[in-house]
Amino acid sequence: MAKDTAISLRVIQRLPRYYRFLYDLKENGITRISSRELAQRMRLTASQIRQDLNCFGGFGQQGYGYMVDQLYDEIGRILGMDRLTKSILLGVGNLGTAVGNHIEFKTRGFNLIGLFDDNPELVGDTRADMVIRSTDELEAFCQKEKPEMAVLCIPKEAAPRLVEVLVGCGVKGFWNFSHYDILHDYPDVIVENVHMGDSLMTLSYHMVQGEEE
Amino acid sequence: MAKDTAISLRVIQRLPRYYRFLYDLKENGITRISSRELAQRMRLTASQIRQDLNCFGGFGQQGYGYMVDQLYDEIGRILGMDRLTKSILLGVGNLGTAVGNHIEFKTRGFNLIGLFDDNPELVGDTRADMVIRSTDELEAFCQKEKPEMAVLCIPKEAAPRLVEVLVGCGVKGFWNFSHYDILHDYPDVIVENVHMGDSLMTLSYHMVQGEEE
DNA sequence: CTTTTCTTGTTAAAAATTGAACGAAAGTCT
DNA sequence: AGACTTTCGTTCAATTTTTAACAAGAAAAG
Repeated sequence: MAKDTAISLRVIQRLPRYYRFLYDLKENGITRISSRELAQRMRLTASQIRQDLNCFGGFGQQGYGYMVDQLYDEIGRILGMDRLTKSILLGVGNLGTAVGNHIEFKTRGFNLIGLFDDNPELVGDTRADMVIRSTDELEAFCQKEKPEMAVLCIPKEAAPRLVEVLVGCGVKGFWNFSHYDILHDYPDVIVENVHMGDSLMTLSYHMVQGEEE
Repeated sequence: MAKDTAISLRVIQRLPRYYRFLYDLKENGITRISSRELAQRMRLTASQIRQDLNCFGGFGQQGYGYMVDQLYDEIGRILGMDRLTKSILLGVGNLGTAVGNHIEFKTRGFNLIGLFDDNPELVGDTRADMVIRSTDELEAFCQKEKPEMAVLCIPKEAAPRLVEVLVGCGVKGFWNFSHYDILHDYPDVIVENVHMGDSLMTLSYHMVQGEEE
C-alpha cells in the first residue's frame, strides 16, 4: 500500500496535471475512468499513471478503474488543497497585479491576506479587493498575522534582502517570480521559482530546431 | 566534439538557467569561471555542467575554465536569442497585459507585433505600445504579417478552437497560459504550456510535507 | 453459476539521467 | 625550463525514471 520511501519530485509535479484532467472529467459528467483511457487523454502511459497514483495508496479497483470524484478529492488532499495557508504578495507592478487577480489562491490551498509595495504612489491603492501597504509595515504585519507564504513579484535586486527578512518573520514558503533564483539553502524553507522567461527560451530553442530539419 | 544524438529535454531546460547565471557573472565583471565554481553558485555538480555544455561543443579550456562572455553568447545562440520571431498575443486581460508588459520578448528571441481580444470594450485600447485588435481581424492579420508564434492568455474554453485557427494560419509555436493543455499532436507545432497554478500546487504540497515531519 | 473480459497493483526490465573517476592539456609557480 | 596545479572532456558506474509484463481480483456476459 502506502510506500515509506520518499516520493519523487517528478511524481509530485505531475499531480496538478492529473488534478486538472480529473476536474474536466467531472465537469463532463464522467464518473469513472481507467488508467488506459486517462493515459490516452493525457498522452501518458497507463503504467505511469498507475504507478504514480499507487505512491499514495490504491485508489482504483480492479476490473473497474478509478472513481473520478474520489480520485480528484484524494489528489486534492495530497496537494493540500483543503487548506488556506495565509499568504502575502510583494511587488504590485504589472505582474504582481496579474498574479493577485488571476490566480485562484483559495482553490490552490492559499489565502492572500496582504499586498505590499515600495512605491509610495501605489500604497493605499486597491488590487484584488485589498489595500496596498507600504513595505515599511511588513514586519509589523507579519508579527500580527503570521503569514506562512510569500509571493515575490519584485525586482531581482530587492529579492535577496527581502527573503532574509521574511524568513526571519517566519515565512516558510516562497512563490518567486523575481528574476533572482532563491536557492534552497534556508532549512525548512520551501521555494518554488517561477521563471517565465526560461519557459519562453525553451520554446525558442525548440522552434529553432524545428526550422533546421 | 558535437554529438549527433538528440539532446535531452532536461539539458535544454537547464540552459536558460545557465544563461541567467552567466549574465550575472558578466554584470559583476567576472570574465572566467570553472565548472566547479559555477556548480557551487548554482547548487549543481561540476560534472553535470561540463556534460551539459559538452552536448554543444567544447567551450572550455583545460586548466583555465570557461570564458563567461563567450559561453553566454554561445548559449544565447543555441537558444535562438539572436532572432526575432514574429509573435502575437491573444487575450489582453490581467494576465495578458502583464505578460505583454513584463516579459522582455526581444531579448528572448521574439518580437511581439500584435495584440488581440474578443472584448469590444478593449479593442482600440493600447497595451505595451500596441493597439488591441479585434479577434475578427486575426486571420487577415496573420496572412499579411505571418507571425510564427502565439501567446495565449485566453480562457480555457476558447483555446482549442483558436489553436486550430492559428495552426491553419501557419503559427508554429504556442506559449500557452490558458488553463487548457495544448497537446503535442499537431505535427511541426511546438507547444510550451505554462501552468502557474500547477506550480503553486506543488509549493503547497511541499509546505504540507514540511509541516508533517 | 461459470466463463470471459477488464483493469488494477506490483514486480521486473529497459532507458535515461546523474555523479564519480581519470587521463590529457593548459596554466601557474619556482 | 621543469614540476606542480588546475580543470576540461570523456568514460564508466550508480541512481532514478519510465515502460512493459503479469498475477490476482472484480465486473460483465452468457
